[in-house]
Amino acid sequence: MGTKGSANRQRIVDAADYLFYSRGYNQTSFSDISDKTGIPRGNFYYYFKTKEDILAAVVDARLIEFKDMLKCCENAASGPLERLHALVQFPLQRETQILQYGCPIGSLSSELVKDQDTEISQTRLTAVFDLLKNWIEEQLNKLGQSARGDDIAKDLLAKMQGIIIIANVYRDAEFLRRGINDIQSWLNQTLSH
Amino acid sequence: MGTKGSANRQRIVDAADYLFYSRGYNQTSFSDISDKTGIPRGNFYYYFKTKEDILAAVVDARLIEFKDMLKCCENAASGPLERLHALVQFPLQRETQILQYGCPIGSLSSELVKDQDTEISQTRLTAVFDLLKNWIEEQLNKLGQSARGDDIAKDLLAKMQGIIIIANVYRDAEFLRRGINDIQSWLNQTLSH
DNA sequence: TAAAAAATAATACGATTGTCTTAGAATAGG
DNA sequence: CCTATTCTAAGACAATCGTATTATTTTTTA
Repeated sequence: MGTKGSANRQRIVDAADYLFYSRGYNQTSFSDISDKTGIPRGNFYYYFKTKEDILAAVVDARLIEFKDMLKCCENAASGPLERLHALVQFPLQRETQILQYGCPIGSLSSELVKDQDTEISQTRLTAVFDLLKNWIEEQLNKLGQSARGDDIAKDLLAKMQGIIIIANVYRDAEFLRRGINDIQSWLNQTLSH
Repeated sequence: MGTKGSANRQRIVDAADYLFYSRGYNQTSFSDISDKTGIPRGNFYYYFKTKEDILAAVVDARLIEFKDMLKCCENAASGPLERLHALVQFPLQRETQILQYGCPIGSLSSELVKDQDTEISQTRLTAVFDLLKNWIEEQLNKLGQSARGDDIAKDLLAKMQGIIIIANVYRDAEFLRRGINDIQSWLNQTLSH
């Protein structure tokens, strides 16, 4: 089995991941990925049958990235509440990118719901949201919030998405920090009983 | 001065407005607009020099739409708090579209921050957000919240964007209604003192 | 090391993109 | 009514899109 090939495949996915994030899926062409990797445009067909296949691979890659992030949150704290706080604070580590390009899943999702053809990848994208939602619910369960777990998890995701959208539109780092702070206060208030 | 011409121009803008919302700006071609209006593709150049000019016209149209919406909120209620509630409730009137395509300004804005070339229209888009923000601040001023007006206005916008994003991703009408309800509770709580 | 498989390079394909031109039709004002 | 202007129809334009093919080189396996 070729090991060189899968390395090049990964380079394509990495370049596409970055470009889909910074320019958007539909605004990224094969030529763009070719320029960034040095791999000839026509060669992509060897690894991926269609552009949507590349998208699927990128979404899979982001799934892994977010799983790593959640693992990181689990390692950073032992208690469920502290882990939730770690999750909420994560955008601060990506402040520059967040302010420039928004949320890696939120913005891609917003773009893809408008594509009628890419239904397959759309379901994959909600899978990323579900990954986060399930993890949040897991922490809430440990805090005895199993009843309203689904609602609170969605609320938390909505709050984070909203903060990121506005911070992105106004390129307002201060608002991002304050917004995340407010979410943490809300978390403490909601989960103390 | 020709009156027929400006009518056709308006038809182009209307079709583009709908298509940009339902499919996205970059996923809408001149051919799409041509198909929807029956106006030959090559004819657009008579009214608009570039595609971005059409975008600018669409953004202007949405500015007017949102101004109308704000006027509608002003007519619906006499007090500033009630007017804010009217604004918050507005997405419920567009429930179907919101669930399908998201927010008309939020989603377009998310798409355009990623375009490096369309800076001009990007500033126009923040103008739509500013329109809302200024109106909200205006109501807050009347409620004696002039000090934290900017912060609260951004918070309100963020909350609405977040709710709409999640409701859109999960196509969850119930969450949309509950989320808006929660925003109203938050409004009452924040502005009562 | 020889045969098989995997990977690379380069290019061609039809379709579509946004842009632009031009000839003619409709409509206006004098 | 005639001229000038505004508008419409149709299509050409180069560039780029995603896709596909083929010949060749590299790597793996036996």
